[in-house]
Amino acid sequence: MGVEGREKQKLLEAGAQALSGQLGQTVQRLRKAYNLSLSELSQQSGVAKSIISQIERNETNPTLATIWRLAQALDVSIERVLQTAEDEPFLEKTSRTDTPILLSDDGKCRLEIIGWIKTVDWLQCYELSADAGGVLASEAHQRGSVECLSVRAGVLEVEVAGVKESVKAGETLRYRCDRPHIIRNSGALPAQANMVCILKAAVME
Amino acid sequence: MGVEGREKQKLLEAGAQALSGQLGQTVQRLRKAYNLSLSELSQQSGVAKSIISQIERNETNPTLATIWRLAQALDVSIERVLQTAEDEPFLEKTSRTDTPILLSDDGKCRLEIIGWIKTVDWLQCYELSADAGGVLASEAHQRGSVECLSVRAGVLEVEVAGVKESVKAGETLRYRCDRPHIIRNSGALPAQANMVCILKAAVME
DNA sequence: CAATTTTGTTTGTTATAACGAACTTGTCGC
DNA sequence: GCGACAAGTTCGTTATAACAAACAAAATTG
Repeated sequence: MGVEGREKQKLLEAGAQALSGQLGQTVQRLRKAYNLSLSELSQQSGVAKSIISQIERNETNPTLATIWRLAQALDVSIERVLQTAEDEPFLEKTSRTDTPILLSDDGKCRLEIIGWIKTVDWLQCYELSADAGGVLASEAHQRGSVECLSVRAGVLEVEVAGVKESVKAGETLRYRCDRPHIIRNSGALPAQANMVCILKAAVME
Repeated sequence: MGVEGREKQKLLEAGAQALSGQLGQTVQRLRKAYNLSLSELSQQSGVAKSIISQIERNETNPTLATIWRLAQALDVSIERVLQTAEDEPFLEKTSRTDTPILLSDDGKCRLEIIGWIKTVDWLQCYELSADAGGVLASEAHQRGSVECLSVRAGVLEVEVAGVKESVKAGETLRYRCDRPHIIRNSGALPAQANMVCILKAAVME
């Protein structure tokens, strides 16, 4: 291994070290958010508290099983426990003019994005308005994603993988949206619905 | 540790085992997709080929650094290399009569529970209708929880920890709901809103 | 304030992850 | 078929992850 190889080795070590540092911070933040002591988290996860302490201080390179156990005990997916962190404001208001709008290709369906930017990677919320004849076709979302459509007015038809279902006002339909899916207003009247897209595979747990 | 504890231990072990099995399959699939031998991937990742072989056969519980190195060499994010396999498609419909309704103490606010029972521990969705003068007072939810209120009609006032904010139609307010909070319709007209309560402390990330 | 309890860190031991070398199996060319 | 080489697996050794217990510091209680 020459100079280049040693350089690469250092990068590999530094990258892994940074990731395990991030993991430690996340574990500690979540633990404190749940108001758990090391002992309590240890009991819930089956990981020794001395190891949790080491992880939080980035003094160890944990195994996959250990990470998984902690993620389970902290009620987050393993992807989430490995992700980066941020803080949030106390009250956050989005005005009408700041609310992003999406239109379907045929211009007959309107989506107001009411979901929170902070959770957009795993939770997306919309208000859907569909004129008669409107069609909203979507590509597959993340693997394992599930969409919830609660109709408030009119009738909407949902088609996923060739399976169709009609949803009337007052009804809610849930379906896998990790493949192409289509929402149609094939009724004579406009339709209104709330749509929540839960993107994470963790939802299947 | 009693029977229950041993049961949990088995689940923890099985869960971690399943995940490392999945990892092994993904590593092998990607390696072959790139037409790499174990030796070549070993050189690129700095992980011994015998270890890569073990991982692919799910015969070891790899450390985070090892997983990270492999993910780097295979040009995928660590989340991707840990992703779970696909499950069966489904459509699940909840009718109007099956949609649970909650009323506020004063009887002037009505909550339809449109959220999915499966995610109720960390994600709750409601349709809120509030008559003029209606008050919906709630106790604190889980630490770190955030509520999103998107008003569709009328005006609602939200009070959290003494801080008040008015939300008009077309606006969305987000606030910490891990302390007592009150939603009031102090206007002259009925109000309508969609309410999403994200219970997980993970939202803090 | 002192005593007790809780919380996080340190320490010594055990189990195992990761390593490199040797071995086995599979493939290819002659 | 044989020899050479590539690819994957096994094996013995080393380093370290994970454990439980002991310890120190911080927090709580009366």
